[in-house]
Amino acid sequence: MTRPIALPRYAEIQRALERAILSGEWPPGHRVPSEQELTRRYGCSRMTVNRALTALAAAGLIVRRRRSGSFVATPSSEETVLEIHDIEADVRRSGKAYRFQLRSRRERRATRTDAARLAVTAGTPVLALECLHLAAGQPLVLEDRLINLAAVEAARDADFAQKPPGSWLLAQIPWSEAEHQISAANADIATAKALGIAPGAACLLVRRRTFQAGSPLTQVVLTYPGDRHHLVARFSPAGSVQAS
Amino acid sequence: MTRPIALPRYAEIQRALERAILSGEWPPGHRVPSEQELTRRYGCSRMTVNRALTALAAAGLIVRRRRSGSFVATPSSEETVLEIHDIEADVRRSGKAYRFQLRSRRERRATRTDAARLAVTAGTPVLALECLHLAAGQPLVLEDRLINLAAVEAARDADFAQKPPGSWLLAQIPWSEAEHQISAANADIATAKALGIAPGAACLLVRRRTFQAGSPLTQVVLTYPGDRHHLVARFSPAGSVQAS
DNA sequence: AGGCTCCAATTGTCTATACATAATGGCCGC
DNA sequence: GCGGCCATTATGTATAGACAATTGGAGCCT
Repeated sequence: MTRPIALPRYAEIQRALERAILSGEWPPGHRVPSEQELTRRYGCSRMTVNRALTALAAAGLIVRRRRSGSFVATPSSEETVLEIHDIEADVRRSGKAYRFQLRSRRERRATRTDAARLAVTAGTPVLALECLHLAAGQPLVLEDRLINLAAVEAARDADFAQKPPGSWLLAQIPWSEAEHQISAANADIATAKALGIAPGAACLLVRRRTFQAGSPLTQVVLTYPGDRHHLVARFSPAGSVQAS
Repeated sequence: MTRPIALPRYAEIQRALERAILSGEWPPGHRVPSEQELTRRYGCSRMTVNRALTALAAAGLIVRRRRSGSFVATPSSEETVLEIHDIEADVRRSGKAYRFQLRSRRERRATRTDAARLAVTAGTPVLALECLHLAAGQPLVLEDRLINLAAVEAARDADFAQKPPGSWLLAQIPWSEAEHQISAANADIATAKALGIAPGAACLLVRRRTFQAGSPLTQVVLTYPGDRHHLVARFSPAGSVQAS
C-alpha cells in the first residue's frame, strides 16, 4: 500500500486546482480564487500559493491578469501533447455534440499482454474497456483502456456506460506521472470499421500510461484517424516565459 | 522601437546561466555556481537565485543535487517531443552507425506554398533541403526542410552535404520558440521508396517550426516509418517535464 | 451622457529568515 | 585499514512583510 507521501504544500495546491481545471469542473474563463482567498483556504502564505499559480500559468492552464484575477485558460482547439485532456470536455468546448459508446467491458486477471501494457505483474486484477468517442456524430477516437483495479478499486463499481473512463479517472484519481508514446500505424479491419475509415488508412496512436507514486494506474491507447487529427506542442528553449 | 525592458532579476540570472549552458561554455556535467555564490555575484537574495535555478531545473537544463550542487544536465538520449533533437547525435548515442544523404538543395524565392509552410511572405528567399538520415544502414527518417534565408543568411554558404542542416542550425542559431505538429499519413510512392517501406504504410509526421523573436527561422517535416519509431514524452501534472 | 481622476484589488517581484532534508567527506573507534 | 557516526554544506520549502505595476470600476466633474 502506498501511503500518500506528503507533497509540498505548493504542489498540493497546484494539484487541486489542476484537477478542477482538467476535469472540466472549472470551465475555461472560470475565475480561479485569488491568492488571498487561497491563502485563507489552505492556511499558508501568499508566496506558497503564488508558486502554485505561477506554475499553472507557466503550464498554460491558467491566465493571470493583474487586478482582474486568474482565469482558466481556453485551450487551443488542438490537442496538446503535454497535457492530459478530458476528451468529452474538449469536444463540448469546441461546440460540437459529444457522444460516447462503451463497446466492451471486461474484468479479469492480467494476462501476460496486459501485464506488459500496464507494467504490473500478471494476475493483478484489471479492467479492460473499449470505447468510441464521437464528435458531431463522427467517430473521433477509439479508446482502448486498461485500469489497474488493485490501485483504483472504485473503478470496479463505476458506470462507464454513462461517463467515459477518462473523465471519471481525471475527476477521481490524482496522478503523479505520465508517459506518452506516439506512433503511427495502419488501421486494421476492426479499427477501420469502428472509426469509419478505410482499412489501411494511417492512424495516429497515443499510448499513455499514468502513475501514482510509482504504481501504474491506467494505460490507454487512443487511435485517431491520421488525416483528421494532429497533436500540437508549443515551447521555448528553457521553459521561459512565453510572450503571447 | 522596443527599448530593452528591464527583465526581473530572476529572469536575468536565468538567461545568463541559460546562455552559458546552451552556448556550450558550460558543458554537461559542469558545476553551476552554488546559490550562495550566485547570491553574492548578482547581489540579490537566495530566494531570487533559487527561483532561477528551479526554473532551469524544471526545464531540464540543469540537475540539482543536495549537498553536491547544481550541474549542467547531460541531454537525454530518449527522444522527447518536447526537445529539439539532433538526429545525428541521437543515433550515435544509441551506438548505431550514422549516415546522411543530401537528396536535394534548392535556393529560391518563397512560393505561396513555401510562404504558408514557413509563415513568411511570398518572395522571401528560402533554402529548400531534402535529406535522408540512416541508422545502421537503414533509412530512419526523411527530412524536408525550409530555411528562411532572410533570417539565417549564413545558411546560404553552409555545406549541408557534410553536416545535416538540423545539427548545423542547432549549433549556429539560437531560437526562442518552437511549435510541433504531429500527425500520421500513408506513405506516398516517393516517400515509401526513400524510406524503403511499402507504399501506403503508416508514417509518423513531425512538423516543426522554429522562431527567433517572432520571426520564422526554419520549418521541417520529419517522416518516420510508423512501425519503427515513436516519440516519448514524460511529464508530471502541471506540465513540468521530468528529466528521468 | 461622456470623460476624467482616483481608489483599491490583484498580481509580480524581492528580501530576510527559518527550518527541513539529503548526502559527502572526514573523524573516530576498533 | 574498515566501518559506522556525524558535522557541514547545499538544496527544498515555507513564512511574513514590503513595494511596484496594472487596471477595473466607482465616483466626480462638466
